[in-house]
Order: sequence, then C-alpha cells, then structure tokens
Amino acid sequence: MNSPTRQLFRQQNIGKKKRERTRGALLDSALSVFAAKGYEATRINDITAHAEMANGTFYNYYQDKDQLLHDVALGLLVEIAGRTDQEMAGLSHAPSRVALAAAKLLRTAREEPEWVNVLLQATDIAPEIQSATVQYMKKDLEMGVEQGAFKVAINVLLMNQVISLIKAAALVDPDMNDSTIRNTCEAILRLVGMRHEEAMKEVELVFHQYLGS
Amino acid sequence: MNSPTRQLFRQQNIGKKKRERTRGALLDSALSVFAAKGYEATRINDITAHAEMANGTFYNYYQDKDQLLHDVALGLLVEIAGRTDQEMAGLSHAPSRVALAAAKLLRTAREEPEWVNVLLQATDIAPEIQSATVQYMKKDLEMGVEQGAFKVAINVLLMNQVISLIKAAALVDPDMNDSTIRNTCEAILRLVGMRHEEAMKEVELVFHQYLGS
DNA sequence: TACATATTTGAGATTAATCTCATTTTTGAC
DNA sequence: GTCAAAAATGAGATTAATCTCAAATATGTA
Repeated sequence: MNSPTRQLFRQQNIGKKKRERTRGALLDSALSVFAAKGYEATRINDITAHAEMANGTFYNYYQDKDQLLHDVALGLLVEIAGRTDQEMAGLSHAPSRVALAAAKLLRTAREEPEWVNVLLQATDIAPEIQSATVQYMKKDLEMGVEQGAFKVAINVLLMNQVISLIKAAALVDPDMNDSTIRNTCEAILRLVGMRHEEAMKEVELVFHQYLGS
Repeated sequence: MNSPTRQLFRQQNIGKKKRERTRGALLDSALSVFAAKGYEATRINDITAHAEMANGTFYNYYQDKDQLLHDVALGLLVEIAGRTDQEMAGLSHAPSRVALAAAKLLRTAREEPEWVNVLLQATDIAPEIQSATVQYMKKDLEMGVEQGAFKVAINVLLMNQVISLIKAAALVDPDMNDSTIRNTCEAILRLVGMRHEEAMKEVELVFHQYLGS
C-alpha cells in the first residue's frame, strides 16, 4: 500500500477532454524533468521530449517555463496540504499539529522525492509559492501561541524560518531518514519557543502515535 | 567612519602587477552584477561591460561563470570571517560568540548588501562554499555544548539549520532592520536549545555591549 | 628608452536555445 | 461514420549567448 502516486496530473485529468489531458501530461513531465535536472538547466525541449510530444505543443499551453513551474508547484502544494489537512482533522493540540505537518511533509519527501524537490525549488524562484506555503502553517502556529505552548511572535520572518528548516533537511539528507525528520521537527518546536525536552517529548509522541515508530 | 568598502578585490591588488589587478577588477565587477541581476541571469558580457573591458578578457582568467562565482564568494567569506574573528578575539562565552557572529554577519548584510547577497547565492550554487561557511561556526557551537549552554548535538544538519535561519532573514528583510537581526539571533539560540528567555537576555546583552544598542 | 613579454581587444564563428505557423492529424458531438 | 473544430506537429527562422584568435596595445625590466 501507499505506493508512489505516478503521474499525479494525468490522473487528475482522466475523463476530461483532450486539452486538459495534454496539460496534465505536460505538468507530469515537467515535474520529472525539473526534479532530475533542476529548473534552470531544464530546456522546453527536455520537457516535451520526455512527454513524447512535439516541441511546439508546449506553446499551445504556456508562454514560458515560469508559468509551468508555477502550475506544477501549486498543484503539488494543494495535493500535499490537502492530504495533510485530512489526516490531521481531529487533532487540536498545536504542537502536535505542527510536528505532524512537518513530519508528514518530510515523509512525503521520501515517498515522492520529486514532489518536494520541485516544490522547494519553486519557493526559491516563484515568491507566490513561498507565500502560499507559508499560509498553510499560519493557523497552527497562532493556535500554539493561544494554547500557551509557543512563546514567540508569529510573523512572516518566523514562518519563513520554519520553511527554511524544512529546506535544510531536504538539502542535507535527500533520502530523508527518520532521524533527520525527528531532528527537524524538534528544531521547529524549539524555534517556536518550546524547551528542548518538551520538543523531544512532543516529537516522540507524534511519531509513536501517528507515524508508527 | 565605517563607510562601505568599495572595490574590495581591487583594493587587495593595488601595487601588484597587471594580471592581479585585472583579476581584482573582474571579481569586483562580478560581485556587483551578480548582486544586481542574480547569478543565473548574469551574462559574461554584463560582467566585462561593467568592468569596462573587452568580452574576451574574461576568458584570459576564467573558464566559466562558476569559477568566478567561487572566487568571489570565497574572497567574501574570508574577508567577513576574518573581520568577525578579530572582533570576537577576547570573547569566550559561546552563546555570546554565536549571537555576535550572526549579528555581525547580518549587520554586514546591511552595510554591504552585495557581499552577503552574493555569498548566500553562492551557498545555493556552489556546495563547497556552503561547507566552508558551515565550518566557521563549528567551534563556537561545540564550545556552547561543552559550556552546557547548548543542548543539541552539533552535526551537519544543525549547522545547515543555522545558515538557513540567516538566509531566511536576508530573504524576508533585505534592508536588515535591527529587529530582524535580533529575532534571527534569538531564533538561532533557541534552535541550539537555549530557553527563549535565556535567548532574549543573551541577545539583549550582546546588542547592548557590542553593537551599541 | 627600448623591446620582449604579457595582456587586451572585439569581430565573427560557433553553439544552442526559443518560438512561429502552415500543415497534418485527432477529437468528439451529432 | 461524418466533419467542423481543436489540437499537435516539426522544420526552420529568430534570437542570444559562448568562445576563439590574430592583431593591437600595454607593461615593466634592464
């Protein structure tokens, strides 16, 4: 179970008409190629060739690579955030929510390395993706302050700091071992002002209860 | 006093012979242009034009942009780290050293925006610059653990987390207000396991004692 | 100041990508 | 199955950069 979701965007467009199916193929292909070669090094040609379509087809759908990256990244963000939200539906303890959301994202990086790879590339290139990502955390962080668990002011800097700890994990350990995930979750909780023993305990609990380990 | 250091690399090569002076001009020019347009968007031509030399001159010194970025970034790192080391010579309390080093770096980002901008771009592109940067912190972090002030294991992940908090500051507030600098220093101390009140007090002290505010 | 050596020059050859559009092929509603 | 509309095709025009090298110029040592 839980095998990698191949061809996310093609899946989403099965049954729809040709135009949407081709767009899906383009998005899936871009995802693979961006992940493999990096955004900057990717040529339009690489994407169309990988999708087995003619070069010109790209221009029926997008003006440039940037728009394509935007669509890919936003699609991934919505997918990942949607799954995470669902899995955390009943959870009201803010530290658990924050730790679990981070852990889930990092586990996704293991199951679907391309997804998180490209999503993080996009946060460097497309500022609107960074802001959108930041928004997904906001409520949980504010909840943590209300609950008295987090001691810091929730502002743009803090939210970007959280994102940047997640990026650091992806950079240092692309295979995303559980120890890297735990360390990162703890680091996030310390960042928001929890004591290091509390942070450890919280992460221990979350892993035991929600992540089978 | 303390006005921006214009033309760092040209300064360093005054009196030396032509070859080194031209190399210095190339490095200074690359620094400006990388900062203004970003590394990827910079053309060899932009750099030589800005230095008022012929396009071909570049190729007498470097094979490609990457090597040039490497030299620029390493030069900046050595300069910044050298200055910081000197200013911290007598300081043996690890939390103060870490907070001061971070604050000094971020103040440099205000005084010499180009320097830190390009240095941080380089850490994304040239992994050896990231590692070199990481090394400069290691001893102080280990000292903090020995002194019992820092509670976490010092490893590659942690050091990259520290760097990433610094990058987050540069991203969110390129003007680098003191409040951003304080927040970032506090965040780093929390990250390494200090309690949030201790972190605040430490940063307060460092600013009052070493940074005139 | 002389002059061998070192350095710079920049026109243009080379390489490499983007983007267009007349034509061909496919689609799907009827 | 028909057929008008939609989509895909890909050769090649266009744009844009890198990189070379023979000639011109500058350097600095004796």
